[in-house]
Amino acid sequence: MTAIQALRGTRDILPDEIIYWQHVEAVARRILNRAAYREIRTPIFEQTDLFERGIGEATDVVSKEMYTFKDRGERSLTLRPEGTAGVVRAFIEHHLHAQGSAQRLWYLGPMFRYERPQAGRQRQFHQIGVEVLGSADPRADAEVIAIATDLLQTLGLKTLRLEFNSIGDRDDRQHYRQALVDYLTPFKEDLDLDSQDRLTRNPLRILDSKDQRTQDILQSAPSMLNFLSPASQQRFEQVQQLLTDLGVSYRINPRLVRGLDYYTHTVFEIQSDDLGAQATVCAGGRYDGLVSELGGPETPAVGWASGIERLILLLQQQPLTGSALDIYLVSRGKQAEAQALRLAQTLRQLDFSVELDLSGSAFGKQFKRADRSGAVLCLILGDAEAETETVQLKWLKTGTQESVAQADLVATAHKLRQRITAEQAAEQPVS
RNA sequence: GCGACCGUCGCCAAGUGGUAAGGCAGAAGAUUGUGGCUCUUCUAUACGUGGGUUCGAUUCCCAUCGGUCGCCCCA
Repeated sequence: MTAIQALRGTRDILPDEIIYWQHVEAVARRILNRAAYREIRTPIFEQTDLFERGIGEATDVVSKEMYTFKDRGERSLTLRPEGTAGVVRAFIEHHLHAQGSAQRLWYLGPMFRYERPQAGRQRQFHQIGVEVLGSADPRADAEVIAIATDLLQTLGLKTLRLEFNSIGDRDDRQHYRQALVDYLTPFKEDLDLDSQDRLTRNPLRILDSKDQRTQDILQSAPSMLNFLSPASQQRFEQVQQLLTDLGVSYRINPRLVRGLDYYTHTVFEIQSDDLGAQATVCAGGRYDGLVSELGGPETPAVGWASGIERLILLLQQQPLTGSALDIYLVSRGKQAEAQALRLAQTLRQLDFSVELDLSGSAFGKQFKRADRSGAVLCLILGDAEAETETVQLKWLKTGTQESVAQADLVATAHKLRQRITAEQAAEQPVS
């Protein structure tokens, strides 16, 4: 019988790795909360229609990467491939626009895309994202980007690049698209095959083709930046100015386009050189047309999403110290073992982290495990201690040992706390 | 979806067409209530799975599943 294994492109996150997840989540919560963003949780599956309309039917994500299936009521459902569409749907459905000016929201959760897995890319992956709904102010664009860089910096990630561009409004893009097609059509035979296909389907995406010959041809192609209307141009400059004021460094990349149809004006990506082909760690932009496209009121919006697996891939290049166990409790003998269980529970209620050895094996073996557990203090309960209701405190760092009445230990818990904290600080200078 | 490489114990890893080294981790003991060192012993009827070739395959071939890298695309 062959054991069942996790499906392709999915994986288990085991206890040894979870510390990175908890760290990312804790840092994200802190940063988003202090910027007055509020968490929203939306369903993992939605009507297929939502994504087709929201993301764009011609995009790769929708046309070939969605997990779409029929439920028992013959409804077409899709596991969400990204977070924005669901958030916007909820925003409209619950009339959040009526709650005041801009809604600042964030989310965190699994997304699903049917793709060939490779490093930094899975079929079930996790994103953390923010959306500001209801503000057209360029400061919203700048704020959202600054929060992203703040998050990444606080996580300790270095050598990241912020690429930034404006793709204008719909009219700007329409004009530019035409100009680009006009320019490229004579060269059609010389473009790589994918780009030839994109010439009719999605010409803007030719801009970030990795084919050298295509890139050569693009050298003298018209630039998006020359097709921005005066208003779009002004807005682009304002956001740049604000980013500079905030001390956020960026690089303008006129070739930066995004794969989802809903973007307007500001688009950006934050990339790392340490991730191989999947370099983008955070990406987003403005999407002024999406809310109305999905049946809501005309609502300007801006946001981004970041791939948690990719963040963690980068974080793991620098080790993170684990949360230390306070106490390892060893015991031997019927009465002692029963007391030990109770003592462990009491100490936990006093907020110590306590691991109880359940093996019942020789003390020597139990000490060995105590040592490896990373605990700073070992409590020992044997027949002698059980008889007198005392407990031996053995400080694993120094080997010093003392006997204390169990009742006293509990009564003076704050002193114990102080001493444990001091020991832990001494052995772990880095946090 | 396309191309390439890879798949031997929980982890790392050697190896050969003739029947599976080693290291780490784990368990037991040296040490009947005191750890981090040391020593001893144990831990793969089996080399992702299924077929085929062969007297015989973990080693060759095919398929399949999975991983990695690149393309596509994206977080």
